[in-house]
Amino acid sequence: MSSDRTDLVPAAVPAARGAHATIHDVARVAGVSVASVSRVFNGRDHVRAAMCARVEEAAAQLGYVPHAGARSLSMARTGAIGVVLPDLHGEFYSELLRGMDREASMRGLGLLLTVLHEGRGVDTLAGLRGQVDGLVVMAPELDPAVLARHMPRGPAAVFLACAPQDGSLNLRIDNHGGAAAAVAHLAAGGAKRIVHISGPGNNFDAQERRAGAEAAASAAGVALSVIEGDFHEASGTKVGDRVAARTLQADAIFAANDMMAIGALMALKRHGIAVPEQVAVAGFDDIPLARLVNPALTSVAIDIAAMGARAVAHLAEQIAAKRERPLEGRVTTADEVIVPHLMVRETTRETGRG
Amino acid sequence: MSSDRTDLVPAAVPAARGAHATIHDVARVAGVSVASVSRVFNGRDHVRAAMCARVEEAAAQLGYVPHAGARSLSMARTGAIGVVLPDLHGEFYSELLRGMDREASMRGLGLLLTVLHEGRGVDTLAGLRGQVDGLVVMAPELDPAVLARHMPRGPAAVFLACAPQDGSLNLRIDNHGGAAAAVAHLAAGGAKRIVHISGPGNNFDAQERRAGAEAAASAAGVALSVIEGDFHEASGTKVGDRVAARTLQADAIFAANDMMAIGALMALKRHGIAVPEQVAVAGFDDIPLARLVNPALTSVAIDIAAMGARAVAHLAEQIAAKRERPLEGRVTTADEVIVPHLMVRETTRETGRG
DNA sequence: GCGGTTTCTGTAAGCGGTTACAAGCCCGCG
DNA sequence: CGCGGGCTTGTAACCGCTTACAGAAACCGC
Repeated sequence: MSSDRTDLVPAAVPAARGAHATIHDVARVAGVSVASVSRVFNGRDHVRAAMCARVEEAAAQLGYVPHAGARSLSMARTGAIGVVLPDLHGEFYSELLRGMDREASMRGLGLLLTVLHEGRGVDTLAGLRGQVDGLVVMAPELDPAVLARHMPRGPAAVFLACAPQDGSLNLRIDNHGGAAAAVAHLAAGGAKRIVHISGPGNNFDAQERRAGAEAAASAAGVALSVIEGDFHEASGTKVGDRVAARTLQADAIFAANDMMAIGALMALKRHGIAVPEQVAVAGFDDIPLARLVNPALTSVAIDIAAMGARAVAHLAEQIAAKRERPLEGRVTTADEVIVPHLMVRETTRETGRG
Repeated sequence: MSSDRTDLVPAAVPAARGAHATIHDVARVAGVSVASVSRVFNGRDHVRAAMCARVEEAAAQLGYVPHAGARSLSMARTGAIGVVLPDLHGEFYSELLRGMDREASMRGLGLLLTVLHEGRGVDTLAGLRGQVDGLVVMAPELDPAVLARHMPRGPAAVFLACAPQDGSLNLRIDNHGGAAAAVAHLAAGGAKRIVHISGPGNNFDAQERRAGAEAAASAAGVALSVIEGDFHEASGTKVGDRVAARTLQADAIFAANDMMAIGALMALKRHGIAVPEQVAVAGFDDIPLARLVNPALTSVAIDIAAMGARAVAHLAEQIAAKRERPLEGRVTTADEVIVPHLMVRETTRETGRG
């Protein structure tokens, strides 16, 4: 439109306070085309210094900042990755997010958080299309088939600690091995009757941990009874109470996560049961809190933050690969297994009944 | 383009695996215009049932899901809010995010996380324009002027627990009152020489808490010395060590947050100092961990999750208001103050030196 | 059966950018 | 001085969706 050249005086129309200047405003004020403004801002192509300066001045004057949404639409790249988590309870997710953020911000990516509350939310997954470049999904309680059905087609995806998805990269925790190590350790310390507080039955990690615990117990020839918990402190408390009341015979408790272990630990202490002398306790995850409780909790340690970082790193690489050769479908890389290690602390030290 | 009507047979072009169908594909397959498809999907306007069915069938067949980015561009509404946090360390932010998510997901909003690492990141704030409808900003260590300069103009904003910004809604914690209550409580318990482990000097909350502590100490006529910490456990440990070594005379420690208090507590215990008999300890925030350490930590409790939820709620309302009357600039509502309450636990109980 | 409504539906102009393509400029060289 | 070619720059066509507007169709009573 060279029609309204009435404004040799730029007439800067920075729009009423509140609205933002667009690339067109900048172009008009600088007296150049929008393409040039775009070029200046994307720093590529050959732009003459003089124009560069003019544009930058105009932009500064108008307080122009590119509109991320518009840019992502035309570039087919949002610069954000979606993080899908089952819940936000406890330190585990705090650590996980911290690791993800570390990696993402290093790569200039944003994190769009989506929480799957109690089954709700799966259907919002598909709606992420066009809002993120990729997805890190952690949904240990979701049926893999249901999950697959709801995944948006476009974005790349990495699955974290849940039932493996075909054709995608899965980052798994060696739950079986970790749990087995913990139970073997308890048995070596003299435990004869171990109670395992498992996670919810529909939780993938919980299933694997339980299986690992059972395998190790039978290998060591010790008794193992399982009580299903929900990963929250309260279910640990309940078991601790029962053990203290002798309603449940046990000289060791292995919980499928730390919060339940801590619940049990606190309950035992409240009832005057000596830990680890009378009952040993071990957990899983090694959240920062584990070493702060008293006595400090033995736990199967996974570097949660590192795991989050890896997931993001893998995803970022997958996104980049896809960008280079968009033809091929999802890049199927070998799954990666995170190997935990047993962190022995006071709740299992010197059980002294061997 | 009615040029390529070669396809009376729909010829469905769902695009190669990986790419997503667009609204045009659906329109073509259903034999209607894109406007109609859009109407069907947005459920408004008058659409005849027959067409509705045709469109839905076509969409299902193609696995069509609207492109969130494109939609947000044309509607000038992203459905996401940006959450700007100083760091992701510890349980505080985990709780905060949990509360924010609760409120946001209830309102159908996504959370785009942005962390301001060590000063870096402020400049990315403006880039959020067009990616979010509003911002919840928590930046207690940032100069308010710097912050104001970097805020994107478009989105609404709520400031959380940081130096108040003019013309925006600020959600503040009564740091002064909370700290004063803690110190008064320590004094009432018999403390004569209190050490306050403050937060970083450039942190707004830290400054207020320190001032509150000092005011209460002088009101109660007890000595208060301040040692600057960094909100991490280690700075508490250091102070605990010094107190235990009598390098620092104190019969009570008040830390500006719980992690430092816990650090001090652990250090004291390690050195065999009886808490609270020899030295009482109190913290601030009342993170979930506070009641789990041994002895359980007295703390100035703020309902962190609720605070996050309120911030999001306020922001959502502001966004809605803005949408109704876009003319007026930022809606300036009265600031809201969150009043903490003292949660007395074992680390200050029965000091017995009154 | 017809004008006047009312109810659908399609066309096309955005939203705010990017970018292929072509036109314009400037330069040196023959 | 004219011309070819390399830099710059502008034009306009997208990206995928919404929506104002106008045209088409259906419905009404007479």
